[in-house]
Amino acid sequence: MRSASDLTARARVRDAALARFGTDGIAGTSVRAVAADAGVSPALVVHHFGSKEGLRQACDDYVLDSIRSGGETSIEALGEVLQAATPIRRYLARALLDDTPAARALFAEIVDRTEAWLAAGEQEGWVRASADAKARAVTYVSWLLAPLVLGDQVGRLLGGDPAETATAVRGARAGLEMLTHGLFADDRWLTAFTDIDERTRP
Amino acid sequence: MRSASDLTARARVRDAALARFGTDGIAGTSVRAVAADAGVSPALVVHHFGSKEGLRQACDDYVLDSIRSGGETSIEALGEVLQAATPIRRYLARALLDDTPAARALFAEIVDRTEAWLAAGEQEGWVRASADAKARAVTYVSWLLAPLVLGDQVGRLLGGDPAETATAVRGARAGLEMLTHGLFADDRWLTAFTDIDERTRP
DNA sequence: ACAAGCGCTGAACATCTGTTCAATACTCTG
DNA sequence: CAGAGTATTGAACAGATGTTCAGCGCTTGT
Repeated sequence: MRSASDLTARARVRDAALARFGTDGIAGTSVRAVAADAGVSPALVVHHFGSKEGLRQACDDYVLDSIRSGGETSIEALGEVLQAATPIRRYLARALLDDTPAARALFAEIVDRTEAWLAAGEQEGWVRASADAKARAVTYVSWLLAPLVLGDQVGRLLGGDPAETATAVRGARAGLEMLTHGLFADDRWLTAFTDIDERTRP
Repeated sequence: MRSASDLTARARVRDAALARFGTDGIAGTSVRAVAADAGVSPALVVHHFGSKEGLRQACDDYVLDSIRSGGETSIEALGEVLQAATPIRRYLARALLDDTPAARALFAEIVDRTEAWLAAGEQEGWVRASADAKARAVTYVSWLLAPLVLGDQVGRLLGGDPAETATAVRGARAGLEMLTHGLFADDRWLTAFTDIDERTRP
């Protein structure tokens, strides 16, 4: 872990903004608060990032880079990376809700990667066939992101800091259990919904 | 559907606040904007709700009532109810992120109901056994809520308004497919995570 | 009919917001 | 060492924000 005082003022401001934006939301965070957290004047924030909007974009870019630089990590590992980097996770959740361009791009990108990953697994035989591959990929990604977005709620009920590895793993394991053996032992819900689906989407 | 002009000013303000809070976030919404949407003066908002915080609490209460009054609906139906009531859904997502007391209570309540529901299903034989019932319930609920919270993103990629029934059903069906037949055809991921879990939680 | 009370408003308030600007300290390059 | 350029600041401004308050019109119980 790098110590805060080692960073340039610019980086300190960006980190402070990331944390504040994630905790209080973007609209709920004032430039002055970010500046105070970083130990600089409000004017410096504007000097470096042009405006509050510019600061938000810098956060977007930083988060995108942080996640993309994970690069070759598997989708599952990506979950762990996010879990470890709590401020980034919080910020990402806000950005996803605020429908930031970066968040939009990121979500689409993850879905694409996932769809390809699942398709490969399907050919290799360790992923089951699906009636609607796209919908499955989207749903799977939203499930993957859910504990991150709802981290506070999930963590509280699982009795631990959601950033703590143990808690995260516990949730992930429960999820994998459902994804491997299934949750429901028979088709009652699935057939019901398949009927509805075919009726509303002919 | 009730028409807006039939409602009392108080109700109109509450509805406007619900919509605005959900779309722009609570911090990002001004009392003046809510008042304008409701066609009243800012002073009236304060007159009825005391303060902006009071208005937010009124929204919390309203959402809680709306969902609870669903009462005997199954958990799955609850998803549809939420999907139909878009403003409430959006507001709920924000509240969940902002960690509102009401949202906190609601999440815990849904998890409790779900855990009981799954336990019953387990005894009746249509739900599989789990190694960690609590974690499974929490994860399942977070999955159920995920498309609601990430509705914008999911909806865009599934090519339709996420509030539209067809889109929602399509996602739900894909989810049920995974929950019934499973996603993974073998144990490779599950055993890997079970190992990690046992190592980090001895 | 009349007072009481409620719904509702416009104008005003102090405060906080994002942003600007001139000026100072600092750090390199020549 | 001189000077250019960058980092940084305090003070200031215009606008937005949450909230207050005296007063208006309207219903309603007596």
